[in-house]
Amino acid sequence: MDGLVEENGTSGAAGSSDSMANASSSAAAAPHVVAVTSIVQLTLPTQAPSAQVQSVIQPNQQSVIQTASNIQPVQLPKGNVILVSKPNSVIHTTQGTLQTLQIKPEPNPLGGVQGQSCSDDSCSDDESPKRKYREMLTRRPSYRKILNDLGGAEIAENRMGCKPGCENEVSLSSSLSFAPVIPAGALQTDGGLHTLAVSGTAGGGAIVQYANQDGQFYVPEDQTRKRELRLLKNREAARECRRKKKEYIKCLENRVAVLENQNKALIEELKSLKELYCQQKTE
DNA sequence: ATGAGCCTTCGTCATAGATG
DNA sequence: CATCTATGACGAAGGCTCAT
Repeated sequence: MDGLVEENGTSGAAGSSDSMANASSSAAAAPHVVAVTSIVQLTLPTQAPSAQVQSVIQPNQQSVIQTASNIQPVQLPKGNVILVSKPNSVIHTTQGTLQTLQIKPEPNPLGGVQGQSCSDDSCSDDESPKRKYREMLTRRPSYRKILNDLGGAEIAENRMGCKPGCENEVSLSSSLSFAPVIPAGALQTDGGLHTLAVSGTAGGGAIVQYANQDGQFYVPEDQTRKRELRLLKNREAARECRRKKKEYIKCLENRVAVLENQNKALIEELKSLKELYCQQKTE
């Protein structure tokens, strides 16, 4: 869904119809794409900064026919381009009368289209490019949140709920407290022992290495156990996160399929209504 | 057979955001 | 505010395909 959205008859358009707009707005960190599966009529004002977008498919409505009162203004994010080739017809079929609509994202600083742009103050500084790039990436909403917005929360919750056999993992997470974070390289005395190094670790803990009087390094057993637990938990979390991501993508794909079918049906309905109208007119 | 290129999966790290 | 959780990024490993 990142990058270019192009409407060509079966899917894609700019944000107006609410159903998919929900999905896209919940991924709102990305300023680039509002992907909506429907046909739109765009009326581009000559001077106004916003475009009028009317969708043929409206949420919770049975009829194809919409009145002009449904027109709603849509603000276009800075830097996006909309190309409209045939702005005047309400009726669009797959025989070439569909409008072309493209939204072009701003390029990602490392080359590809990432869909996430660089905020003003995150691009400054003289840090490493890798670090700067990381900072430029804005965090997207969690899949749980997105699924909630999409109304698929029940599925997510059911899957996320504790299944038989997962109790161990849950109990692992309880009552773990990590050693306080000490600045890397700090030298502390601890009886006859010297802290030689402190390295930061995922989750905010710290691994402290000690040396005994022979100069041999060792890590206290407690620390290694805590680290192992932390890694185990994070491993599980990463698996779960990937599972949710797949589920989310599947959910979006299903949605696309449903909307495409709906779109087809509506086009058919429109066609037959048109024919009926022409028939009555000639009689 | 094999080396290159691509893709997928997994573990880990860093960190934003949530929680108590 | 300290701690925990969720998730993006990254690199390694393994599998697959294709040209040689």
